[in-house]
Amino acid sequence: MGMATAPSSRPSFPSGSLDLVLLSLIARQATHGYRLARLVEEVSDGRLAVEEGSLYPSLQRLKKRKLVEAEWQKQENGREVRIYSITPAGKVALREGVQEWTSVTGAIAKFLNTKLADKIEGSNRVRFA
Amino acid sequence: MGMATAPSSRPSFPSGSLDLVLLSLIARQATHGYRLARLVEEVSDGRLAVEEGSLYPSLQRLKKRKLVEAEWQKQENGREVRIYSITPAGKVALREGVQEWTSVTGAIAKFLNTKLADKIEGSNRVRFA
DNA sequence: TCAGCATGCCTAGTCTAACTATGTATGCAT
DNA sequence: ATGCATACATAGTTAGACTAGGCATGCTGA
Repeated sequence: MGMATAPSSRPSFPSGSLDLVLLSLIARQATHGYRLARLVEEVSDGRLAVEEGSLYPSLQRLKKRKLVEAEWQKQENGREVRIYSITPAGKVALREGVQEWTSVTGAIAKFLNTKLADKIEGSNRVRFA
Repeated sequence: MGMATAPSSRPSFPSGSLDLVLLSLIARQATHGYRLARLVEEVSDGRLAVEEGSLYPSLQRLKKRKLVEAEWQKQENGREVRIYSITPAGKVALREGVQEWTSVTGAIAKFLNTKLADKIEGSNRVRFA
């Protein structure tokens, strides 16, 4: 992310958020990896993209933690795909994960919000609105 | 961060956000590293904490990128501390960094928000409100 | 007095997550 | 049949947040 580092094309996921995003998509609908990648781009209006080298390892982590189950299924086109579905433990983890993510990013936003009281006067105490 | 991983005491910074948070604090008031660490805890009401092993490397990165300047100064207590202040380039990077961070976390929030339309019906198209 | 603690800075090494690059295979359209 | 989108996977790189130390100083209380 490194702040105006951006020589790379598109912004990436802050560390830790990818598992959560994928889990949330799977929670809405069981689906396969490749489609998850395209959903990420669609839903984010192209603001986010998952590389396959991030996608599949992430799905493996979720599976290893038993937050999702994977099952080979034959599609209508006759193609074999790996369908991921959320487990009960996954639903719990998702709820908790969203909670924590929201809390942390909320706290961070507090630092970054310059909306008001940007200027601080002579006091040696930094003030926040 | 890894979602309910949390055996460690307190939540940490999503990768990439620390530089931005520190830069935003320095932008409000030039100050030294140790105090930045305590400000982080104060301002976040204890929800965030920076370890010193993250803090000083982060400040070095900011310095290397010329987003901050460092200067040894003697405090009233007679103690020598390293005061960091933001540069013009730092202000630009801060603005852009906040912009990007907001965009990315906003996009992610779109995935995590289950506020409404959590249930998706039979369609093979995932819907988002 | 001097022991301990908070202050203050720093680095070496570990861990992990997101990445790049690559390899494989199949269905479909031209 | 040639290429392209689909679909899955792994090996290796990179980078950032961490753990675990080391060092030095000022103040406070027993």
